[in-house]
Amino acid sequence: MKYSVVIVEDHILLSQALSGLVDGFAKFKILYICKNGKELLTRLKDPKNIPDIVLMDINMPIMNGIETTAALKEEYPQVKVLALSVEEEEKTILKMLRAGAKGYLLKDTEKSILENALIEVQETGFYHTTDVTNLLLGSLQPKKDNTVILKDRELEFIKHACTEKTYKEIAGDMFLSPKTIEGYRDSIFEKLNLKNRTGLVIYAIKNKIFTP
Amino acid sequence: MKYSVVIVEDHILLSQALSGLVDGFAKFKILYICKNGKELLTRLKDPKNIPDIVLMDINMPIMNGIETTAALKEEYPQVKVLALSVEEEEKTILKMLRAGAKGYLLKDTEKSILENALIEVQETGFYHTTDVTNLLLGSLQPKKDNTVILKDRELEFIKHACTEKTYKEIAGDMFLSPKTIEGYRDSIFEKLNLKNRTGLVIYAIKNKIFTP
DNA sequence: TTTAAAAAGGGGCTTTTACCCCTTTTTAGA
DNA sequence: TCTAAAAAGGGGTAAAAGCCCCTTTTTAAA
Repeated sequence: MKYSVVIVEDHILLSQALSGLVDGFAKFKILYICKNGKELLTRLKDPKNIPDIVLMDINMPIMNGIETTAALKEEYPQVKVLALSVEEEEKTILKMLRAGAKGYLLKDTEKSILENALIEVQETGFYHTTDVTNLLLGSLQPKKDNTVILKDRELEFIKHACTEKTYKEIAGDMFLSPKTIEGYRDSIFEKLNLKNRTGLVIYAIKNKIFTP
Repeated sequence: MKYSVVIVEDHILLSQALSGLVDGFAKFKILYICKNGKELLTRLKDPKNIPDIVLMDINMPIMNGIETTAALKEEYPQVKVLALSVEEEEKTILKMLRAGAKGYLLKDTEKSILENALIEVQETGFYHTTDVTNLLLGSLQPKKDNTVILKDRELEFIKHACTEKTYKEIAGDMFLSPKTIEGYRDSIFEKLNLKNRTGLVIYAIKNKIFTP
């Protein structure tokens, strides 16, 4: 009996190609393919559709890999998630692992490593490359706490600040007094150690609050 | 006799998966796989390594798809290039086609479309989805000329403007008078139709003058 | 129900930006 | 070599941004 695998990946060509790859592995077979997290959750409502492993991409429209993995952990904890992404950013990887992924593979790996990862995840419950292991160890270190919490209203303001609008105009758009907006700005500058609006725009883009 | 295909793609997993896919097609076989354009050019020096078609990714380190396609067109014009990318931006697609690609496929397509594209490219010399065809037609239209030419010194200034520095500080760094810097700013705002520095920062990032 | 703190709004001030219009110097083309 | 451009520099001004310190209102928690 082969273990069943579901692929969740928005690029159809890649998912179909991967599907062929996995079907070629001795111990695994593809159950079906989804284009995003929402589709997966819908499919899983039928118990016949619950696989052993989900091969999950992170960057997807509609419902991304992190949200989907978290939802999966809630409702179907027995399903093992193996993350598969081009994303090498530490934060993203940690988010995915915290959401409950059992392993993290970069798309830039050999197929034999994929097969190995699937076997490990199925049989021992987890798989990590040395890269990711080192990252995990690093994340346990003292670590300067730069997890600044920005409130919803502040995030909304930041998006407006990434346009050519003046603060007065932003105030109008957000139905707030210009002075309130200036208050947001000042406290954000303080929290994030910024000097001016240019710095804020760069911060917003780096942290994906705003996408140009 | 099957037609030979070479895959040039930096993500090994995708290239291996694609390889399996193409080998499954009746009329095609994979000759070998390369991780970037440079590797391909090295390999091609041996005449046995010259394929009928190259499946080329655009975003690659070391030597990207556009450069590689241009080089290929120079030295091996008989080799047909089929571009394969996630990039949907009009400019990029046009650049690739101008470099000599015979077709452009988004990674978000069915494998049957890939097979079809390979057949078309091999037998008729080109293949384009309706999307790309429309784009081509659009690019022939009157077209508002937005190819603004920015001088080297201006580009340098823009990079500085994407920091928290004041114009006075930028002037210091560029060994120019603050008034000259303001002159740069004013003429750039004029040319690019911008209202303020925030707009300039967004423009710079969108156009890859500055990468955050 | 009291209380503390967060959110919203404001006054007054300095610096920086942005936008005029103008001169001198440098560069390159006819 | 002349000449017409860019490039570089400048003065003045109004608006916007940034930075204090302060009050009122709302929210949540004890």
